[in-house]
Amino acid sequence: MDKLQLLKNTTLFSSLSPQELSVISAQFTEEEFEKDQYIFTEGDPPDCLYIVKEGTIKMVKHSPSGREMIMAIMTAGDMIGEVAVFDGGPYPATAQGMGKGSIMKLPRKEFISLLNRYPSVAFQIIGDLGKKLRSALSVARELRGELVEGRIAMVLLKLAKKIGTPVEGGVMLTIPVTRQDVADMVGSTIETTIRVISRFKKEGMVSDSKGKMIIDVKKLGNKVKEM
Amino acid sequence: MDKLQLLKNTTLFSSLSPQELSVISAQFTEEEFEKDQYIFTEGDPPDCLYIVKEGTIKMVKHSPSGREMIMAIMTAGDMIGEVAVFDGGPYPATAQGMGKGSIMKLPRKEFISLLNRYPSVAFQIIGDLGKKLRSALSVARELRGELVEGRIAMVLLKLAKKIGTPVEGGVMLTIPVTRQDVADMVGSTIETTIRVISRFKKEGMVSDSKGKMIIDVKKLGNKVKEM
DNA sequence: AGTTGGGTATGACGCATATCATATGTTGAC
DNA sequence: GTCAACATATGATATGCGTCATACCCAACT
Repeated sequence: MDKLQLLKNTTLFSSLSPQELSVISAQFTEEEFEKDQYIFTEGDPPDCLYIVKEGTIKMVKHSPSGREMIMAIMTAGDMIGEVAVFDGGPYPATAQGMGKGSIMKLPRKEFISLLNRYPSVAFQIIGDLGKKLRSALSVARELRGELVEGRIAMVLLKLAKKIGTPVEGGVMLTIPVTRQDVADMVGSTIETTIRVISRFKKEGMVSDSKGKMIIDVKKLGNKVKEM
Repeated sequence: MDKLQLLKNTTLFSSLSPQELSVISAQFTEEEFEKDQYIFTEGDPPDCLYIVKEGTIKMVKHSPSGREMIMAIMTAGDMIGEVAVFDGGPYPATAQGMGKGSIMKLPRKEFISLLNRYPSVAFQIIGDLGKKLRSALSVARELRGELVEGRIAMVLLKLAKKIGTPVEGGVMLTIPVTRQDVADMVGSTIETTIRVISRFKKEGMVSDSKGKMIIDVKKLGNKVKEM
């Protein structure tokens, strides 16, 4: 799949004509990334807008005490860095590869001019930011109050939805996700997370297959409090 | 101060001419609210966009277990409900008055047509959402890891900035903020919050004057870990 | 003056979870 | 095959904070 094809599937450019798209597509450059490689770091000046092409990227913030917190996980078609690129402020989080993959980058200047030329793209950006804001608000709420077990269950279900593929007995995550990763998503420690997931395994809600988790979505769903 | 005057000071409409503004201003209707009154409730269909005119409004989400979490505090000029009004989904949080005040409301239909007529307004919305997203991400980060004392200190400093007015010995909050409110902002309980703030009072960082807190920003700043 | 209600204050206690320590797979490099 | 590096596992202990209980203060109202 080439750049053009991916952009076509992006809601961001859904309203543009094929001709317009191919012009825009030419302005993107492609780049590979490795596991753990930084795409950009929190606080960096916003040079480029990124769109994930292949693979998975985690958005990370660091606490003063040095702990890592995963704010979101991005996959093919997801846009990264638009807030900073738009307002010119520093990137609000660090983007880091969770495995091999590739991204497309568009220089800030081109993005701004794109926005001015096509108001419909601006509308899509509003929709995208709205979604992200909704998600950030719900993350903030989930962190509050509920016990770690419930938060881990919730995160596993989210992962199943975002980076899972159906297999017999549940949904398998397409990339290895360590307990440390999960701990960083729920705001807990690796030991506690291991204990909880071990319990889930005993109860048949989760299993490991060659480093990749298989999640029984139905069973695990019972662990999550509904609203 | 009338509607028009307030809209003029809003960044949202900063690029419009006085004539355009007065047309728009006429589409807003004004409404009073009382302490604890709901403007709208999480999950409601997005009928209107709101702009705070006078007073203070808290944005609240409820956890499954019924606990309250204050996500943000809005004051004069702040826009509320734009995410829902734009994408048509339910309001992501509840808006509730923290005292007497008034808001201006604009029906969703008018807002959408406004957006189509003035692309510059769409740009302002992007900027607004970006700010809110940055803030939501930092709230989510602060909720993890750090101890309650640090989170309370940080919230008090934010309050001082948002709704504070300088007095001798520090910054006084313009409305009464209860320990329960603070607890709901940091994701803790009222008892713990009372204990921590009592300690702050003993250390001369915070004092109470007729129900309104006075915060010694410099002293309290030491309690917050820098990044 | 007495009562009521909302906010603040403080102690006792328990639990969930962090922390520290150590052990056991598992994978890949050489 | 062995070693290194890393992830998972599990126990012992410490502790921050939630929970429950009770008391005090102050303002508003009767």
